[in-house]
Amino acid sequence: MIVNGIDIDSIVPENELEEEIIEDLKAGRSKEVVTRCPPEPSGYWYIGHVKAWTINFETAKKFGGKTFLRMDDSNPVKEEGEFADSYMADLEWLGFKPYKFVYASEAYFDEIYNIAEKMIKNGDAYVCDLSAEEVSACRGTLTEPGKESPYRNRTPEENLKLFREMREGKYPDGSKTLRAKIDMSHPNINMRDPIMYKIARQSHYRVGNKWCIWPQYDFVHPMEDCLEGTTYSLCDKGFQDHRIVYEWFVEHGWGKKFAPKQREFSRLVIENVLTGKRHLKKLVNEGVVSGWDDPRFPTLVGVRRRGYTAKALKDFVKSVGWGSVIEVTVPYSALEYYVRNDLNQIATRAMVVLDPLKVVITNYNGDDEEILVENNPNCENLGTHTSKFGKIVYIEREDFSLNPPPKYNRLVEGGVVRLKGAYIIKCNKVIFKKNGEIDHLECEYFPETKSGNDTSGMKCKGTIHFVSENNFFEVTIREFKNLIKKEFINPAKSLAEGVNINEMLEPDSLTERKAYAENFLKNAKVEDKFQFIRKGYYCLDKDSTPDNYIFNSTISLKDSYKF
RNA sequence: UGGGGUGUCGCCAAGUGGUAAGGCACACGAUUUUGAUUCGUGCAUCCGUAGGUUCAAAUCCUGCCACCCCAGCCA
Repeated sequence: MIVNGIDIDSIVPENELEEEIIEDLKAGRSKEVVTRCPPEPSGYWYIGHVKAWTINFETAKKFGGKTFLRMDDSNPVKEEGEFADSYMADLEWLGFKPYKFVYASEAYFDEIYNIAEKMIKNGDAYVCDLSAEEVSACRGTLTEPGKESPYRNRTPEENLKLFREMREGKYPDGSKTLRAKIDMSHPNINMRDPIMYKIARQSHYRVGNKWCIWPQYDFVHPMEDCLEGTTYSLCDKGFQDHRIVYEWFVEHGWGKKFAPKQREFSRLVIENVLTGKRHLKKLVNEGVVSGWDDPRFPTLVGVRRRGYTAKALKDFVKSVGWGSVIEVTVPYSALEYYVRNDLNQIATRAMVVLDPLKVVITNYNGDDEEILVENNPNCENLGTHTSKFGKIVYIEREDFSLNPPPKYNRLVEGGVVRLKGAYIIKCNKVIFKKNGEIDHLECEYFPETKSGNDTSGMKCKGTIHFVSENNFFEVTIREFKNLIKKEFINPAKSLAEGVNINEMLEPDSLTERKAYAENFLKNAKVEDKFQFIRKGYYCLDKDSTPDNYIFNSTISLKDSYKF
């Protein structure tokens, strides 16, 4: 069976939803797969959003369907245009292309208002004069049924008149609501006559003062889905209890044979990561971080600046799967695996010495010579770049030891080591400063050991990276630790338990240092990704200037050597 | 004491009556001019628990236990 060019029979379902979609398609219950990405434009996206968007976009794509990007902007007090604008860029970065971009407030509110009138006429909705407190008091509790509103049995005519007057602005904010007439004693609290419209005079970022009544989520969301032709409304399991309401509104508000289905996936939580607009905003305002795109933040703009890739994020969320519980918590290392995995494929290798130790090659004379460094050993067609070797080079201080621990296969007194891409050298003498520190090393090199055509037969255990005195420039390196101390695995929970956020913050989550980078890196552009050989992955930060290249440490390489 | 969910290795997670996939993490080995990558090997006699049905159960039935979510005119 072919749907939109996709052979449905060849699709291997990867979760229950996909099995259901195949059944629906085959049974003709839906003609294609339409999903939607419905952010409320009220804050930055986190890694968790990637899961929601990946599921919505990729499920549709798998079946040849389409996905709408719809601003779920029915609450004028929380929403701002700048967020809506940023989402297009975020989505593009993630590699998702919406079929269409709409603001629900502009595209659907008129029609949704008409649906409300229709429901009133059908006796499915009524205008209620109870105050917010009274509504709450009448809702009952988890174990006790609610009480019916005294306004519940107004006639459709009266309700319609009142509702129109609400829209015209005859009543003050909060004085009336439109409510669905469902069942005040329903065991599911969400079914106890949910609010459909509230009155609030508040300018909206898109529709200004066009409305003084605003539709509420339980009503507006399913109606938007219907109007858009959504076939599967995929949301997180926090909405599981609302499915029954969703279905009620689809039946009573839309009523057609076609019915979108709400299905829910687990929320994704990462250990040790703080989310929550309120908390992060505090850190921004107090200057704990540099902004919403601080590389330590779990926002999309943050991790992007840190050097994480869209592919890594998507592979990660896919590895976690659909989920069966409300919230799935995975260790940070699970994410890091995918970050390293992708970066390993795409990052250009370069040599950078973070903590330089000077080495004089006593038997080398003359000009520097060029050496070749592979851009990526896993991918030969990424080629090589030129670096240099000469009389004076710098190696990593920790790559030399006066008292080497067991199995230390770097440079020691009288020992040999290979300089990556160049020659094997032997340390003959250690020169000390007056204060006892090592000033520099005197080494000899073996001309016949040149990388690529080593004819010496010499063996050495280790290879270390280096830069030549005539081929480096000083750069700034920013290194990050998790913002939250390790012991706070679930920061949100700790916060809820009353732990002060300042107690949870890692004191030195950002450190800056200088490093010697090979000149090749002068070509770097903002966001370019590199692997500094034997150290880790880095990317050029947007704060860089021609005089000061700043590299963010994305993540270190794995290191199985234990001292 | 209501409703909605969930219980399979430290963390995710397949499994839908035929004798416990896979990934992360971890541990060893091999290869390696990155102690990276790659590649091997190991890692649940057992599926919350107690019974029952069956030749056969993580999968079916019954009871029990545990954990999560829900009482915004937020989404």
